[in-house]
Amino acid sequence: MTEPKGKTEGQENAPNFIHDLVEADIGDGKHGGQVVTRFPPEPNGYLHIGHAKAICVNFTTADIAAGGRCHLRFDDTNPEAEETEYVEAIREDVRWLGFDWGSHEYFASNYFERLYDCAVDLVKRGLAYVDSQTLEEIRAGRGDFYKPGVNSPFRERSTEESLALLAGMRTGEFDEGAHVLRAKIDMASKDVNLRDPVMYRIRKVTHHRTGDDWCIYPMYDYAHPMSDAFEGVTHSVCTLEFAHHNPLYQWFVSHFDFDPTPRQYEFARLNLTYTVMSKRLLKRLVEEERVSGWDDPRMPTIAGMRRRGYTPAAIRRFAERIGVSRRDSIVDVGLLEHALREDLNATSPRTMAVLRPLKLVIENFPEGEEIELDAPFSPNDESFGSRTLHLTREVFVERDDFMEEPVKKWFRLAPGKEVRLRYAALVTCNEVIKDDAGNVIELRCTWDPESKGGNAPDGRKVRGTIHWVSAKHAIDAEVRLYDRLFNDENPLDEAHEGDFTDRINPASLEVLRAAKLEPSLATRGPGERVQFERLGYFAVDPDSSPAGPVYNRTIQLRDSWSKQSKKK
RNA sequence: UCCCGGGUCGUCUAAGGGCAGGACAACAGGCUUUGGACCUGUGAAUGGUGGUUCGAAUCCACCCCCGGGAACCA
Repeated sequence: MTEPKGKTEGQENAPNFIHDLVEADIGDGKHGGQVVTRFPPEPNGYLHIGHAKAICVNFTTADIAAGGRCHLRFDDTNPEAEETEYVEAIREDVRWLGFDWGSHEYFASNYFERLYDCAVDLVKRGLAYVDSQTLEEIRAGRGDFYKPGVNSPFRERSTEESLALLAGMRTGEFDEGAHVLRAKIDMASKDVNLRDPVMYRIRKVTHHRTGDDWCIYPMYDYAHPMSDAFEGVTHSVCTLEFAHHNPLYQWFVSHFDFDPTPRQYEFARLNLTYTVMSKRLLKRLVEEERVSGWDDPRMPTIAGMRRRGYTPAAIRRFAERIGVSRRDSIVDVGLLEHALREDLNATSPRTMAVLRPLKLVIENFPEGEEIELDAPFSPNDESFGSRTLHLTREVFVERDDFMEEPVKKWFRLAPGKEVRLRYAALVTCNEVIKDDAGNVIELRCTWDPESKGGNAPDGRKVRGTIHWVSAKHAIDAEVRLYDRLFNDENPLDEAHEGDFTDRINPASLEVLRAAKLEPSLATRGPGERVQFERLGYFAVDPDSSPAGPVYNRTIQLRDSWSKQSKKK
């Protein structure tokens, strides 16, 4: 996973100030050259592309140092939100992205005992106390941005009393809200986080791992830095919204003799155009059934992207290219799509499928005859192999590839026009058959038998090449056409009226149930990715079976024709 | 009104006193049995005002704009 450090030549990889800083630390011999990072999700939901960036940053940072490692730690300190289901999904997603945390899987909940001991220690040293004010009183006492806070009347309570109360909190003597443990720092600090932050609260809730062993739970601000320190983390890398917690983070770890003492660094979280990334909003989409679930292929979740047909390599490549900095940004989703196409182009077998079939009859092609054609799975890589296609008298072509009254520069099918059936032959359209309503239902053509394979013996140029499938050999399939979930670059822009769901793209999913596939597509299993020539990249959906193949469109090919025709 | 971050092509990012570079996107052309891929080319930026300097995106001052911050969430 280690990437070359040079970033001047070609600038293939965008800069990463975290990498730079870690390299400097290694150069200075800090921590004996050791680098330990961690990815610390709370198991309260599914991971999304923003997490993917954080995962990449943490794992690639650890890879800079020889022997460096990245831990997977579940920050499960709030039993109300967390579930084992999410733990498993997170493991699967990180692994799928291509990262390996080895034996270094941890849970903050594993540290509850040690965390408690450290808290007791802090109380004994006069650095923490039990506060018995109500939640409202604590809130009021904290002051605000402009007013300093005031000390709690319990702030100077004796160490013995705090210790006794804390022990009682732990054994369940008190109701929720009766007491909290607070760090004794500075109620007048300009940094509101330093105004005696709460370390423990009473919650009589069953934890997904520790069950009912505990009824007090540590707050993130206490548990997180301590957990990092317990694990020997050197560089605790997180997103910018935690920057305000950095002084507090340092306060906690500096009161113990940790070696190494971890330090926190922040980078800007990922934002993408046409995408919402907040867990809360994603949850709404699922609950309101705007999408089929967390793994709906339109979701920016790792699970959704996987189902959609994204490759781990594309996501990692994307993460490298956007760089790591401290400035707020909204990355063009086109950059993600570019990374996707780049990988898919290199790795996907080419196949043919007709999404909206139109029958084409080759009148001068003998009934019942079949011509075998060898068609490579890749235009430039022989290792992909090839398959046999059968040209028959009746084939299906794409409705969109026929225009009764062609516009300027139309190279595809039209009355009197000659096109190439890819890999097969040249055909000329002679007649258009319509139903009573005037809809085109069939094309009558003739072919040039001399053009078998696709080239005319006289060397005449035929610009148009279209895909097709043999009517006799075609497999029926369902194809789900996915597009961007939102039709607005920034669905959350405050300038908008109404709800972000108003900006959902009504055409984000179109299901085609009468698609026709070439036979090689019938037996591919869930997760397999192919290109349908001229259409895009598609992946087999988990709903698929040999009896009823289902393909998801991952992404369309770049389409310079539609761009050009739109301009006119 | 307070504290902390941050402002470079449309977007993401280099350069950190000495030619503002790259990638995506856009545009133009070439090539092509995918209107794909590939190749070539073009246009496109230092938030503002002063100052220091031979020279400022870079240093200084002031201003403006954007993001985050006052859970017993993470």
